[in-house]
Amino acid sequence: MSSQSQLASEKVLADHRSRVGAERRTRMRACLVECALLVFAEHGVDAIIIDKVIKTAGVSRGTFYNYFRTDGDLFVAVATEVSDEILRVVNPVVVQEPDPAARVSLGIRYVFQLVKSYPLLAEFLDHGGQSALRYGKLVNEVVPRDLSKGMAAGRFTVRSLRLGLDLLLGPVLLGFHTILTEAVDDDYAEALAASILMALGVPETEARRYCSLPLQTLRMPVDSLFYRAESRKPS
Amino acid sequence: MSSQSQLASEKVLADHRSRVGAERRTRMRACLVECALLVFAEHGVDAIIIDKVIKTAGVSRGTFYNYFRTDGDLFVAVATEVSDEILRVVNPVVVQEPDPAARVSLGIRYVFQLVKSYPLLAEFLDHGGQSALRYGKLVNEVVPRDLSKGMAAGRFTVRSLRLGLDLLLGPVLLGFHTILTEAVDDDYAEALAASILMALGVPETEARRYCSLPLQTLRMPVDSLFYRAESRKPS
Amino acid sequence: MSSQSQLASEKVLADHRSRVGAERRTRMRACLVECALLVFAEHGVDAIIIDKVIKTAGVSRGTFYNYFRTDGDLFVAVATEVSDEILRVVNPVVVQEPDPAARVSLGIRYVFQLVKSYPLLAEFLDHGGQSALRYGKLVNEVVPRDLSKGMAAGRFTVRSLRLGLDLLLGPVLLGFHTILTEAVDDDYAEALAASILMALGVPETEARRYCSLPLQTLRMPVDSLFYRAESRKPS
Amino acid sequence: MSSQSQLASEKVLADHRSRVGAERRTRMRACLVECALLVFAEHGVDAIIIDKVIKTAGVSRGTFYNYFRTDGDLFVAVATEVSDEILRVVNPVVVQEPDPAARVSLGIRYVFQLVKSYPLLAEFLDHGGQSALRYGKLVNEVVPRDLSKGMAAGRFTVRSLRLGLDLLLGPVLLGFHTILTEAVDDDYAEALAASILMALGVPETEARRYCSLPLQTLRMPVDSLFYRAESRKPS
DNA sequence: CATGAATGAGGGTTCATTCAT
DNA sequence: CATGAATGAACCCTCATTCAT
Repeated sequence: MSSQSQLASEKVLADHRSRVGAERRTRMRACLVECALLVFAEHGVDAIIIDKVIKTAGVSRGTFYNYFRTDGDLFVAVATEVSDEILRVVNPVVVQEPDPAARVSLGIRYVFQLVKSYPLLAEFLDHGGQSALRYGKLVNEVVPRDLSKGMAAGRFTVRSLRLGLDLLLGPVLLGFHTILTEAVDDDYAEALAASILMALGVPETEARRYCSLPLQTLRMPVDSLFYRAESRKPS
Repeated sequence: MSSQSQLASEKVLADHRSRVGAERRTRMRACLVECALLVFAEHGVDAIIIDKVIKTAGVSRGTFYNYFRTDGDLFVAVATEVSDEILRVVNPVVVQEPDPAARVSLGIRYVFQLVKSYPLLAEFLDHGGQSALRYGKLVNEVVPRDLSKGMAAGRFTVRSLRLGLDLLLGPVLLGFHTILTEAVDDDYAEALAASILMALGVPETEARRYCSLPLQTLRMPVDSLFYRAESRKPS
Repeated sequence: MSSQSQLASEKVLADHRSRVGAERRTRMRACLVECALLVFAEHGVDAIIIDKVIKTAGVSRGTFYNYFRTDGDLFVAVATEVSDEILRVVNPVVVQEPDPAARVSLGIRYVFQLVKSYPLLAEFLDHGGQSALRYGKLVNEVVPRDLSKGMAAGRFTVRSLRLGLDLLLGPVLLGFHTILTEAVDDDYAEALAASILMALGVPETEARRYCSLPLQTLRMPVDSLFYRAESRKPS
Repeated sequence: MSSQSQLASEKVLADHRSRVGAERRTRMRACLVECALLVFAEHGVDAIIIDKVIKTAGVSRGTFYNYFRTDGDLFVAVATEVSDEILRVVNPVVVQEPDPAARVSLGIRYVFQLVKSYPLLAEFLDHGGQSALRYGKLVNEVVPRDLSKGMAAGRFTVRSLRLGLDLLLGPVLLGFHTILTEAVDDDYAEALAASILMALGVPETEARRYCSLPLQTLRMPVDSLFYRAESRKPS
């Protein structure tokens, strides 16, 4: 082999290595997030408990700290991904609706549908409380944008965005806990969504109409965080 | 001294002693609750941290365990007293109002008034989240009762009590965080209360009317938990 | 009343008082010992746990320390009284036997009879281990005397008193544990006693003969520690 | 370095690392056991007291819990190793003797020889009482087996294994205490062993003959627990 | 990069004993 | 004498984080 082609092949090799490395990094990180979700869903708010995460993932302590600086970072990562996964499924069907009021209604109802269908999601949101939804675009971008649009369009009479968010997220968060811990009617989520629209200023009849529109059945993609995590569960 | 009068005096002594003892016990317990409130307001949900409480109170570890079996017990005690203190001040003015919708509105607005006036209360409620209000009669008796009455009277169109509670408490809890951490208009609480009424089914104009009624300025009694705790703050 | 007779009557009164006082002291002390036995029988070696004793007795901490300087003192008191109670019942029937070998045999067998009949005694001895029998005359006077006599009389070929004690007490202590925790034949105690005699140098046939002599059924007097304690048990 | 040889060297490295790691782990564990033995020998039954152990070992609390789940686990580990060390030295010389009576006799006498030579062992057994010998094969396998054989061979007339164990272990345990705390003749152990044989049913002359056979002088190997622990003593 | 032993601050709880009233 | 609140030393256990290999 000539010296030149040797150099070239080294470059290729290096490229290949770094690409493989990057992939491995990504996979490892994903694995840790999945395991954290699992642990977090099972144990409480104050859990995460790195020990359990790394045991579930089958990696060493040191490895963990190669991917996350602190346990808080891990929590943020999980919460963000959870939020993004929800968005990934819910957003496509919601954005087709031009009316902000309809969007809000559908968004709430679809999220509740998911929570009912995916136990892991339910447990995470219930245990995590407020902070479980604080990260990611869902709460920080999408919902505020829809609220703003609705306010601009005069569909919502609520005066400030902040107030609108509190009126929307407050009941939703408590609602997660409610449907997980108490026996409620099947139409709980529907009624909750309607009431939230009313709080925002939508007339009752209209609010109830929006909220009785039929829903599709959404499914998380099989490569989603929830499936991946589920498949790691103690067989 | 005759044997008889001696016996008598012994009885008196015993009485006096037990009374003084009971008083001291009560004071000590109150002291611990105050310090716990302080600690809890400053540090987070998962705080309480017996160590800090006893250091603040200037008593020994053992003393703490003479009054509370576990740190959880202490938290419940604090949360309950906080709830009761709020009730003690707010209830008298609210109950004069026969209309459940008015009551709910006033209740919310007065609680926000207190939260704005008493920083300690604000911090406690903010840090404590849901659990900060889970104990005591306020959330477990008074609010449910008013909601039920309103539903029975047809003032609220909400279908279930549980839903009503979620619609009311959810925004209120987030609202506490909002007024503590963001600059909001003075009428935030007023608007929040109105929106909650709307969520419950009260027509907007009516809701806004209720919520613009003038409020008295409530003051915690000077012997209240909050004053006592405040006076213990690091000088 | 003349000054003189007044003095006299004061003396009488004082006498009376001090007598009553002494009685009360004795009763209180007895009460504490009973409760300690109860607590000790139920919980382990390292129990006693003054807290439980005073709660059982229904007296205050301070009172306890008026009767015993430390918890160790209390234990010694209990152990001593237990030993004395055993002696009080067993000794009268044993001393009628002039032969030291017979005495030792009967002593062991009667003690086992008591242990089987009085659960409290059994539990105390089992939990207390060695120290439960270290105090009182039984082990410190009576048994050594019988052993010495037997050695002097040539009935026992064992060379030293200490050795004889170890040979006797060792198996007896383990035997208590055995009969309390394992299913053993009814003749366990009998066989144990015979073997101990053999260890001391009594020929096997003779040893077995002694140990198959019929026993009376001993009963603790109704005013005994065990009855008194039993009657304090959580009804 | 070629990729291949790199992989190879990684493997070697990993191997080396895991071997070194395992060795270190073993040493640390041994260190903790040694220190526990020290602490336990000095203080009482209820000692162990993690605090003192880790201070003696010069390691952190956390380290302790990396090796033992609770303090009870540590005690079991110490007791087991002590038992095994005794067995390691005594068994080889005892098993050469086919006669169960001779084995029992030699076993007892050699153990006492060790107890006299190794103060740490003596203190451990004295303080630990029954539980000090409850673990490990010595009491749970070897001694029962020899007793059973002797019973089967008609050398022992004792009726049950349990009884035999009580007759053997009882005096031995008290004997440890005796030789540590009292001035006894040099032949105490010899006489004790003979008496135990007699208790088991061996005729006196025979028993004494066995027990006067000359003994070798056993030595713990220098890498034994006792040497290692001794060398850690407060210089 | 991976590993996992070691760390140690952080928290929790118990219980014998003292002492002012 | 009785009382019982207060004390504080003595223990126990967890878990996030570091670092040598």
